[in-house]
Amino acid sequence: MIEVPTQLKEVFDQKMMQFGIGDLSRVTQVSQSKLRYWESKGYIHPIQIQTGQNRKYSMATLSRVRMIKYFLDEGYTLPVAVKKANEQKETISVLRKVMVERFVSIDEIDGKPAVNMGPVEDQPGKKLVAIVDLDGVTMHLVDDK
Amino acid sequence: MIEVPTQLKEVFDQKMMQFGIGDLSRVTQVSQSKLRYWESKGYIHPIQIQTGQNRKYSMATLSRVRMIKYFLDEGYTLPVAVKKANEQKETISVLRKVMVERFVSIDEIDGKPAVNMGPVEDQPGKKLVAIVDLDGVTMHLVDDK
DNA sequence: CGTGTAAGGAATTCTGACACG
DNA sequence: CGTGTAAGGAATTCTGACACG
Repeated sequence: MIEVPTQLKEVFDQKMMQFGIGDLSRVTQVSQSKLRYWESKGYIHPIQIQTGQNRKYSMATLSRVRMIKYFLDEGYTLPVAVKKANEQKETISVLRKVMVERFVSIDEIDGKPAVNMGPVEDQPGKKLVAIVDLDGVTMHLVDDK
Repeated sequence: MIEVPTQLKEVFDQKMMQFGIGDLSRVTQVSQSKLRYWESKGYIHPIQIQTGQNRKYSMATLSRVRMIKYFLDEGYTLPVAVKKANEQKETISVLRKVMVERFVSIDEIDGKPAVNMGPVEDQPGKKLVAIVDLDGVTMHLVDDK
């Protein structure tokens, strides 16, 4: 049984991660001039860094840029694409919370890695595990030893 | 009901994300000269980029650097810290698989956001949902309408 | 409005050498 | 071994202006 260590969860919950405009542009396929223009309109916000001059962005902004681009590609105007991106904000924070709070430990079941996701309501004495094998991931209720 | 779109899953499964040595150093609190030395020893590997000269790193390398630093801080020598980091590699890919494969959609239950995680073995007609509220995340087996 | 480009300066990263222990 | 620093050049990003539609 392996506790899921804090630094591992940070792999997914990259609150402190930051990167420059070149990386953001390359990863999202949105040009630097677009990103600077969107910023001038208040649609995206770089992190403020005291030491340097260059813009730094967070993972939250990365996903925001991805979503704005997605809606732009769907044919929406920039202001509408931004509005639609705003509506998806909560979705991300919900997924993140489930992941960070419920991935308790990694066990081994039948020789396969399994994520212990803890108890399920109205299922006393049981715990939920996600077993990973080559066919994919299956969920099981097992006795909580 | 909101399908969890592919671009949202990419928020967590950042296969294509990349960033420079300054960002990696700032985020992990590992100096640039350490990172370059570790690379010269083959302990970490930048992504090869055709266009530029500057190093770019992946999220996988970020978590690797975090883990090496963690074991270094615990008092291990560099080669041992690297070996211990290697052993944790699988843990990350397991967590990632569970997340990407089992976060099916976002529903609303009792006015609260809930992640639909799909069926559980030996629980026909039911599905697993993770309900998020201010107190945290609880798992429930509910009828699959 | 929304985006691209050329221009010159500023911030960042590069390598190879050298220092220290 | 494992890391830091000074040095000069290379790659990256900055801003404000201008172009186009």
